[in-house]
Amino acid sequence: MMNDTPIRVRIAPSPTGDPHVGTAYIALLNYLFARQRHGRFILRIEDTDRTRFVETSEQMIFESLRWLGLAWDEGPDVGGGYGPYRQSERTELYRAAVLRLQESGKAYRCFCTPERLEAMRKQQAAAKQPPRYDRTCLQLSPAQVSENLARQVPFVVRMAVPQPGETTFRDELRGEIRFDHANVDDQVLLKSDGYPTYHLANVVDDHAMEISDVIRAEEWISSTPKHVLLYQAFGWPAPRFWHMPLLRNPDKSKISKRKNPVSLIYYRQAGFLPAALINFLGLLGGGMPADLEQFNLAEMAEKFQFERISLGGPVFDLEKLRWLNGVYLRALPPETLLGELRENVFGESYLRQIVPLVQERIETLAQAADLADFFFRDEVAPPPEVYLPKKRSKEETLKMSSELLAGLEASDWTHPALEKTLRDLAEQSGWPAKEVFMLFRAILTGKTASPPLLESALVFGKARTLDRLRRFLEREKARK
RNA sequence: GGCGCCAUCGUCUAGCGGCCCAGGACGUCGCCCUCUCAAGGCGAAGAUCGCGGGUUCGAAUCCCGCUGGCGCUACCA
Repeated sequence: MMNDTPIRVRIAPSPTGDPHVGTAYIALLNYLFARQRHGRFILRIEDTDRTRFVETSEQMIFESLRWLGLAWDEGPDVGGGYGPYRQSERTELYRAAVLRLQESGKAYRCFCTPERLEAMRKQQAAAKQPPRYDRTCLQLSPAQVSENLARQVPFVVRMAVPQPGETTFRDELRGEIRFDHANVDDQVLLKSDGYPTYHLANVVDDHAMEISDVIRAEEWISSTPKHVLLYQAFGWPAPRFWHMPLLRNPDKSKISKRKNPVSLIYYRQAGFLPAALINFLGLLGGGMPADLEQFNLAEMAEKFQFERISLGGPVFDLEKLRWLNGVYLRALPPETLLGELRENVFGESYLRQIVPLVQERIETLAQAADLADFFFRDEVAPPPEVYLPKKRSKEETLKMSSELLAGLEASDWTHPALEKTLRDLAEQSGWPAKEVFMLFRAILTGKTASPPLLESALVFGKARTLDRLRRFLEREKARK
C-alpha cells in the first residue's frame, strides 16, 4: 500500500451530457479530502466513450465545478505535471499497457461479434446462468489468432481473470470486501475502436498520475476487484478505495434525471446559490459534526470527517435544499442580492434574447412583462382548461406529456431539432401537430397565447424546460 | 436470477453497551408576531431504533439468520 506517499485524488467525469449533481458531490468529497490532507485535487476527463461524447460537455463541467468553487490543482485546462488530463489524448499509454498484459498472458484478444455475445447472454439467461463471457477466444490457438488478425477481424482485448480464485480488497469505510472470481467477468479492456474501457484507463491513469486515494461512488464496488486484479497484473501498488454512498431519488433509487433535476446547469439557472448547494451536499452523508447545519467550504475542509460518513444512500431532498438556499438568500446584503438577480434572473444576455420575442406583440412597455412572465417564474401551473386539448382525455394528455418529456430530453436544443421532435411525436401518436405544440406551449408558458414556442424554449434552456415538464407531470399525476 | 453494499421519525441525520421509554434539522400541523404572504418565535404530532435469535447484569449500539432497499451484472462510465 501507499502509506506515506503524497495525497493525490481525482474526479473523473465523462463528457456525455450536462454536468451531474452526483459529479459535484464526489468532486466536493475529493476536494475536501485533498484540502485537509495537503494533497492535490485533479480533474481528469474520461472521454473514452466516443458514442456518447458530447462536444459541449467538457466546458460545462469546468464551468459548473468552478461555479461551485471546487477548484482543481491539475487538469486539462490548468495543466500539471502528469498530463495530458484527457483520456482521448493518452491512448498510446493504454495500448502499451494492454500489450504488456497480452505478452504475459494476462489479457487476450477476443474476436466474438456483438451478435454472438448477445446470443450467448440470452442463452445464459434462459438457463438461469449468470451472464459472463464464455472464454471462447481464450482457447484460440496462435495460428487461429494470426489468421483472424490477417483477415482483419475486429477484436477487443479482454482481461484473463485467474480461475479459480478470489480477490479481497479493503474499502476504507467498510473494511474487507471479498469477491469470488466465479463472479468476475473477463472484462473488455480495449474496445474494437482502439479506445480503452473505463476499467483499463482508470487503472493506468491512476497509477501514472500517482493517485493515492480513489474516492468514487458506491456503484463501483462490484468492479473494484477487476481494478485490483489489474494493478496486480501490472505489478503496481493499488490506491486506497473509498466508496461513497449514492445519491437517491425520493423513491430511493439511484438519482436520475427522470425523477429529479440532476443537471448542475439547472440548479444554476433555477437560482440556487453555489454556497447553498455545496452546504447541502455537505449535509448528505453526515461527515460534518452533528451540531452544525450551515457551513462553507473552508469550514468543511476543516471539520469534515470521512470516517463519519453514513453508508446509507441519502435521498436528495429538494425541499430541504430550497429551504437552505432561502437561508443563504436572506442573509445576503440587498446590494449583493441585486447583483445576483442581475446576473442570474434578469441577466443582460437573457433579456436581449427575450426582447425580440415580445416586441411584435406589445402596445405598451408594461405588456412585455405580461408576455414574458414565464421566463422569470420558477413554476407555471396551467389548469386543465388551459393545457387539455378539446376532446382529449386527461390520461391521453398526460401520456403525451410524458412522451414529450422523453422526446425533448433526447433532443438537441436547436430549432430544427425541436421542431422535428415535436412533429415526429405528432406523427407517431396521430395527434395533429398543432395540438402537440399547444400542449407544450401550455406546459412551458402556462398560457395558450405566447411568444414563438420553439424560440422561447430555446431561450429558456433545456434544463429548465425539462424541469417544467417534469413538475407538470408530477403535479397532475398527484391531482387525480 | 447471481454477486456485492446498506438498514434510527416521511426526508437528512445524532447515537459508537448503561446518560435514549432515542436528540437536532427539513417537511407537516397549531399558536404568536403581523395590513397579506413570507421570514421569525413558541409548541405539537411523527421512529415498538426493519424482523427474529443470540452475547451481556444491561443493546439502537456487538454477533448470527431473515427480510427489505439499492447497486453491479455492456466493446457506458
